[in-house]
Amino acid sequence: MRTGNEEVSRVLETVADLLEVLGGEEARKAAAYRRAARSVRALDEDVADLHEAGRLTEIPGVGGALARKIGELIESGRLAYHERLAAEVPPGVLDLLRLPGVGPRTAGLLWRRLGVEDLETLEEAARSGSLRKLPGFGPKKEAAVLEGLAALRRRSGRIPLGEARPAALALVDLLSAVPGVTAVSPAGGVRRWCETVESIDIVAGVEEPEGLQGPAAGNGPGDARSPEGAGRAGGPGGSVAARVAGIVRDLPDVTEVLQVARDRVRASLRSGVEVDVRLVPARLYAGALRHFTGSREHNESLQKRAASMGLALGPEGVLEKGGRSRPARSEEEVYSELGLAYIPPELREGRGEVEAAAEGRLPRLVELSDIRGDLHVHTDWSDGHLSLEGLVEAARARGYEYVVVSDHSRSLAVTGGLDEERLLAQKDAIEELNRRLAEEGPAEEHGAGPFRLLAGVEVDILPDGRLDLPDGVLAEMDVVTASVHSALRQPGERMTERLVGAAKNEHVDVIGHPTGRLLGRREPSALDLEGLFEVCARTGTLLEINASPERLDLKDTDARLAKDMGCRFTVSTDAHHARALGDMVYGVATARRAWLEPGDVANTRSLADLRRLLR
DNA sequence: GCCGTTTTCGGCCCGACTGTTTTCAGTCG
Repeated sequence: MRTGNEEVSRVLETVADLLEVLGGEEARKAAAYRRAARSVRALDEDVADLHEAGRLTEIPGVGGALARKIGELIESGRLAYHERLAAEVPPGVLDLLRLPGVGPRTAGLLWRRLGVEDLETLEEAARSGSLRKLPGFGPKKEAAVLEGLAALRRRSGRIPLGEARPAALALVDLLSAVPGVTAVSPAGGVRRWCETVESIDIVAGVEEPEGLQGPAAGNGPGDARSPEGAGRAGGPGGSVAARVAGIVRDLPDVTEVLQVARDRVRASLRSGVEVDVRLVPARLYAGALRHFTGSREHNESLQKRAASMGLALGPEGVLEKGGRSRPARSEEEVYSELGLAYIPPELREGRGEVEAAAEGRLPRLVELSDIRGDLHVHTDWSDGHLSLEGLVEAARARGYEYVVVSDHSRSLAVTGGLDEERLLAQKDAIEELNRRLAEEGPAEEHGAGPFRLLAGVEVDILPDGRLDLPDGVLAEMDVVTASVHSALRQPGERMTERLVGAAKNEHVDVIGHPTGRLLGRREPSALDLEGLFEVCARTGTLLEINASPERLDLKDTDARLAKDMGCRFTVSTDAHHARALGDMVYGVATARRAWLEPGDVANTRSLADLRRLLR
């Protein structure tokens, strides 16, 4: 497995953190490492390919020294410089950075002055009152630290889908190449596209060697509450598990690969997340996949329904009462035998989907192929890495009909946000590019007309509630998204006023990432969401489902509530480079978890229909 | 450690907010 861009980027970022925690002269270098880390993350090419071609120094912010270090990392998977720095700092000190308001400087100070080595010792220091004796600390910071620790504990043991899913897919790839493995899939939270998961679950079907086949029923299959009962690799007894253990013994390849794969996945993840690979005999695969995918609530609903029909439901499939039964050949079959329409994994949460399936009123969920354009993308006019031309190319490659350029506005200075003048200049550039595209003729993918770049903006909602650009300019734009990027911790009332004020502005089409949360890193702003939804439903202002796996904002349950209140949505990536356009899958999955249909999502529309909606 | 010249060192995306200060450091976006 090659060292990927993400991993290189993460090591460089960690080096930067360590340098700043250690302080002193070397800390100056940190900014250089961070810049390089960002560049590598934004690369569309594989950093390993660049290394092979000797082109690493073409990456902005990478000179000779960093090129050598990145090369070392790619070739050996390790970086001696990183290991040397890490050895100087207790490992728990870097965990302190996960607290809002604690940066590397503060972490270094806590460690050197108070001997704080990890989150636990920090909590002790906060509770004993020794924290506020530190320069720059007072009662408020102490309270913020304790609150941050509490928030961290609430989400401990869970990792964001954006980390879990790639790890799960890598594991699936490894396993599917093993002889004897007939089918393999993620299950559990990853398959349901939960925003965070506490374990990575994989189900793999394994060929049964001669002589081991036997009836599946009557063996006391595990129930939904204790999935371990059904043949978790290397797990405890039970006859299904025992049979699996027998198979595994005959297939040393599998156990070996499993061990390697599991270690690798664990190592690639920050926290000690569980990785459970369930090996099942091939003919039990479909039933097991169903069993290990649904939430406990979903599985319990199914079991209740089975019981009410005089049936039982186990990991193999639907069983006739007291009798044996053949294992399910597909998930569809299980649902059908229970008199239910097929329930897609994203809905298997125990939120009314079983009842809906029974009554034939499951939604026709929006799909990735319904999406005709991305309404929130950044370019190199602000902090994105794509040129306008590059954006067109990347969006066309995804089969889109249109894409909205929505760069930041002036107040977000660090992003090079656009003022009125530059925004209008960008609009001219977009129109010029559209003229050229029109001459080229219709985009082949759809034939409905030439690909169109739309002129938009992500205008900042300022701390006082005003928008960062005058109405006159906003009126000129095709699509205006209004978002909060500063003062995210204002009291709920003020935050709500800011967002409601923006939603009421006639030029604002979309409220971007409404709660401002960052999964695993930043809590959502205090906000009266229902109040906001009410206004959006009335004014027709769209709510964004930000597809970046760091955000997923709105989240599934909030979006479902908003839909029930009459709101409509956009699903957009907020991409800052070409690869991030691919995050759309996360946004669509979140929309599906919110029970959204194509009609609920503005960017499933043709350009003409979209324009009509926005008017 | 990078970069871009002022070619061999000195600056380093920028402004606001926060909690702490009594003039500012650190964090954040």
